[in-house]
Amino acid sequence: MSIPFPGVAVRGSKTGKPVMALLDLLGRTWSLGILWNLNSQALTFRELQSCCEQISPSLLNTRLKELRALKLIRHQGEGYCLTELGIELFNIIEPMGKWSVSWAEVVNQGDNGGA
Amino acid sequence: MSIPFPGVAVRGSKTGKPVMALLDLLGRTWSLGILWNLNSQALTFRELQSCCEQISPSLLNTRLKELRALKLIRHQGEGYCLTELGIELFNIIEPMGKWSVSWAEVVNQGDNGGA
DNA sequence: ACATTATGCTACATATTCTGTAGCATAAGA
DNA sequence: TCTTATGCTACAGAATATGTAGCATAATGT
Repeated sequence: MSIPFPGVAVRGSKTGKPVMALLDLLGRTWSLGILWNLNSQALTFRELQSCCEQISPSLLNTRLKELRALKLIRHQGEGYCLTELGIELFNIIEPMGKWSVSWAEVVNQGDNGGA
Repeated sequence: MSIPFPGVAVRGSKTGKPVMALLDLLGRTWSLGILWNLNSQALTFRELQSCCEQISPSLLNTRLKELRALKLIRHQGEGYCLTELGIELFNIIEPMGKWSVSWAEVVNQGDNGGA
């Protein structure tokens, strides 16, 4: 699949609206997980592999290429880390951490969803 | 794939941490797009199909089942709409709309990514 | 009553994407 | 030189998504 550059047609939208490129990117397996794990710490390729259980090296590399092309992460001496843009995006999704806890309470209240 | 209930092991995490269930859910094709399109308006099944170009009815139905089980959307007379939890989650991701515009500028600055 | 239209949804073959494992090339340390 | 680590490629098999057809139900019209 091609990299969802903002400004071009992506899965779900032919308009080129930037937010659609972003939703396409974040909707790909592991994109969000990689951003989440790179918060506040640089990780090597192999450390990322262990953080994201089950991700295959080929797919990890594909995602890393996409995220690098879209300037959300970069590769330095210590490993992969968020760029300034990546930090901004992380700050947007960061509240999900807290929110998901109250969400879990409601979801597991009505029917016991396995927890 | 099973529904990522918070509290149980999901793709990427065996800990049951709610945020990991959320990242798994949102990382599935079209989840974010459906939530985004349901903002501020109820849509019927077929309207959602046209909003999300290319989504197949079988996959749309799968995603709708997941989102309903996780109490983010519900089905009423007028069609599908966000629940209170769904609105809360939308409010978290809503800033992506504005942010993605400045992101697009930076990305298309360095190299002209097709725009 | 009967056709027409719309809605929510299922079925299923094909196409695309992801996983899992093996392994290579390079660099640093012992 | 031998070991260890890193970033990454290759590729077969498994899982997931697309695209098209079509069904059952309900509302609307005549």
